[in-house]
Amino acid sequence: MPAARKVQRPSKSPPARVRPDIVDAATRVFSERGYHAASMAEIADRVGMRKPSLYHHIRKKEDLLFAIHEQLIDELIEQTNAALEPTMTAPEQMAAVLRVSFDLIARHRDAVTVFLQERRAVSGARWNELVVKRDRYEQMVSGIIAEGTETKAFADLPAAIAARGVLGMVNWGYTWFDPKGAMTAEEIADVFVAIALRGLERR
Amino acid sequence: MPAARKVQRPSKSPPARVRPDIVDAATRVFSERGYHAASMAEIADRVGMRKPSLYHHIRKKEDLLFAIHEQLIDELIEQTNAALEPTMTAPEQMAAVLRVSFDLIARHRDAVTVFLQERRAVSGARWNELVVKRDRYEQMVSGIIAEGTETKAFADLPAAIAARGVLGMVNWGYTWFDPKGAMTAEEIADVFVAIALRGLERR
Amino acid sequence: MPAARKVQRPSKSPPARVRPDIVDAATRVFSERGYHAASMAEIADRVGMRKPSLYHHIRKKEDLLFAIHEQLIDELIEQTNAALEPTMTAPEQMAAVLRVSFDLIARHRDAVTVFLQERRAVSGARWNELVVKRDRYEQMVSGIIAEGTETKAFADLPAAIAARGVLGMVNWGYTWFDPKGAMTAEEIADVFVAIALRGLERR
Amino acid sequence: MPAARKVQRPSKSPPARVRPDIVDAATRVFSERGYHAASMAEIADRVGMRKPSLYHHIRKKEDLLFAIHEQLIDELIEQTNAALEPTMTAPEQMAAVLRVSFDLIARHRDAVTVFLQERRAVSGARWNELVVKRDRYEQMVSGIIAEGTETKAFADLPAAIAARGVLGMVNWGYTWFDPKGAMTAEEIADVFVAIALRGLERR
DNA sequence: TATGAATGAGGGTTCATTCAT
DNA sequence: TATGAATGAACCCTCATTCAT
Repeated sequence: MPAARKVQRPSKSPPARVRPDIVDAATRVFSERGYHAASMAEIADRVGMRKPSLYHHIRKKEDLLFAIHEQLIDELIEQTNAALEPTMTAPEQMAAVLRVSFDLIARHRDAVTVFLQERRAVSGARWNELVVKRDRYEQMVSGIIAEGTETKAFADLPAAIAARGVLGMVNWGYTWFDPKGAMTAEEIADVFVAIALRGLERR
Repeated sequence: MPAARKVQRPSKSPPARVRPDIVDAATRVFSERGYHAASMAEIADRVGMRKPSLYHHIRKKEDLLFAIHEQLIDELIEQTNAALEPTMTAPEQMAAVLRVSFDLIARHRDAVTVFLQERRAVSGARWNELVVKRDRYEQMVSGIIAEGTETKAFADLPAAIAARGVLGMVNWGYTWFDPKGAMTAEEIADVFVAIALRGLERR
Repeated sequence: MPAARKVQRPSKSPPARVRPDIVDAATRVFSERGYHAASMAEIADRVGMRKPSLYHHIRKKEDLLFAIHEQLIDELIEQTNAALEPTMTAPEQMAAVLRVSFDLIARHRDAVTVFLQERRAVSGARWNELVVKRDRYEQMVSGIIAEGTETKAFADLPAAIAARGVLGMVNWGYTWFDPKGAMTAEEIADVFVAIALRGLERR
Repeated sequence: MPAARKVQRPSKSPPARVRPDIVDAATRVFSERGYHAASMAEIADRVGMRKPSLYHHIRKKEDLLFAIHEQLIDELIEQTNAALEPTMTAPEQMAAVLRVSFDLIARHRDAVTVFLQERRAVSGARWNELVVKRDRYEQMVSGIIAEGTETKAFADLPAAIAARGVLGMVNWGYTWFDPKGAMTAEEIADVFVAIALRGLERR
């Protein structure tokens, strides 16, 4: 039932969206300085307002971090779901997952940087939902590998570890990908897909 | 001349080492909280001294960050050099590099976390030497792939990208490796070596 | 051309003035304790706010020192210019200069104390303008003496040294002038003017 | 009884002298930075020892300030006494006093700077003796003027104010005297003596 | 006498957040 | 919605001084 592999959407209605330009500014500042080193004043500055005005749109600095995480993980899940077809083989699914993931890194590098760098700050009741989505996503990737192993497409490998390996290969891109570099995001994704699939496939 | 691949050691004599227990405490606190969120008070606490006493051993908070980076990159280079033999083939060298790298992550996870998370803070004249070492290391890995491609051991892949991929696969371990987990560091390294080599090798 | 003797006004528009009560409090505290020994907490206390609130009005402690210097030198120059008439003889001009100067000491003793005691702290690009004004003022006094010498009103004396002498006589007042003392500021100024003019004049 | 004008020596035996090189270093550092901004570390540095070692020679930072003041006022009094002869007229005595004073400024400019700048720090029981000496010195100068007025050598002037005026003229020299300047200390003293005497003398 | 280590006290400054306007 | 003013908490760091060696 590959359809079951699609990551489930949350049922609750979404919380009021924070003004996009504010989230964008926060994303850039958090990415450049790190969440703790970033100051509300600099975020306000980039939005073109004064520091206290931000508090008409959010309640706490952490709200911004939350919004960034939420938007990113939601887009990741959405795009991934859109790319996965029930008829695909495990290698095909794996290729799709990696392509979507790297594409997201390329298109939202700042948000991904925040997402991957600031996991430390992510804790407490409010974040549970996000952590659940993140874990579910990883399990889905893990599931693809397990299925590939079952169908003899992939070699016998511990699925969870292998999943983390291929995700790490892609995720790490946030530290070095340069949109002005010699290779486009798609070309790089091709390389990673090639390495990952050959690395996983049974010979 | 594979010997030339060994990363060169710096010629200057090393600066006075900071007291190891202080660096250790800082490593743990920086890893847990992040450099900026970490407070000198907490580091002092863990060492068992009062906050100002730290300043007999360092001049600035940044010194601790520097010491952590320096020790880690130096150990990475040293261990890597020790593991590489001129007689090894490219795949053998790649395997050695990945094993050393993952071993370091497993043994010094906190330090690696600081090293990989806090690159933002790493800038300014003083850090140049470290950045050079880091780049040189990456180029060495890149060089192994290029050599493997020349000797037809590896498939035709852009070496720099492929190098970042396999390094990312391993580096990412700092976010999830659990020394108390089901698999040992060596077992995990075996999986990654298998995936990486098969992924790179020409079929 | 005695008109040329008037000290030139700066052309640039003045920077935003710091709240006067804050500058006043700082003036008193700096005067009583010295700039370095003075604490921002005490200044805040006297203004009736908490320490961090000060930083809504200034950026650094030094800003307060700068504001004090600037206001004082500007008032000195303004008052001096107002007192000098092109038709005055050199002795008349010298008398006017000394009276204005001692009057300023009497009216703004704390500010003058800071101005004369904390020259050490006065350095760096930002202070250049002030140093220029100070020097220009001294040169003007020197010029009066030189003119008096030319017109045979004053004896043959090295103008720069003589100027420093009479200015010292007056300036030194900041160390001992007591507004509650037996003599008023004007009476004291009379004495100094008498001594200075007779000391300078050709017999 | 002009002999009575000589400033009396203290009767108590002097306290143990602080090592001269330490006092010298403190003098320079206090003069350059100001007492409060000066650090014991810098003083120790210039002496060629470490900070805690200083405390084998003094008990508190203030001891250094005290020693500087004491040595200077003692030398001032000693030299002044040596220069005053009972047979001198008031103008001659005034000339001698001013010459000695300016000579001291020229020879010990750093110490004089500390002496004149750091009066604020001078308070408390221990300093009484010094304050007494300082006051006595001023009264002596005042007395010379009073005597000159009585003998009709000087004009009718309030002696205390006139004394502060001529002392200010000379003292102020610590702010601008340059041993490498165009005029020697003696030449400058000549100018000041000329101005002061003509300024005071009855015409 | 000299010093490495330590520390209490305090410094200036930053910052997320609140609130009255 | 916007913001000037304010502030509690906390920060990194300095320093005079003490003490064991």
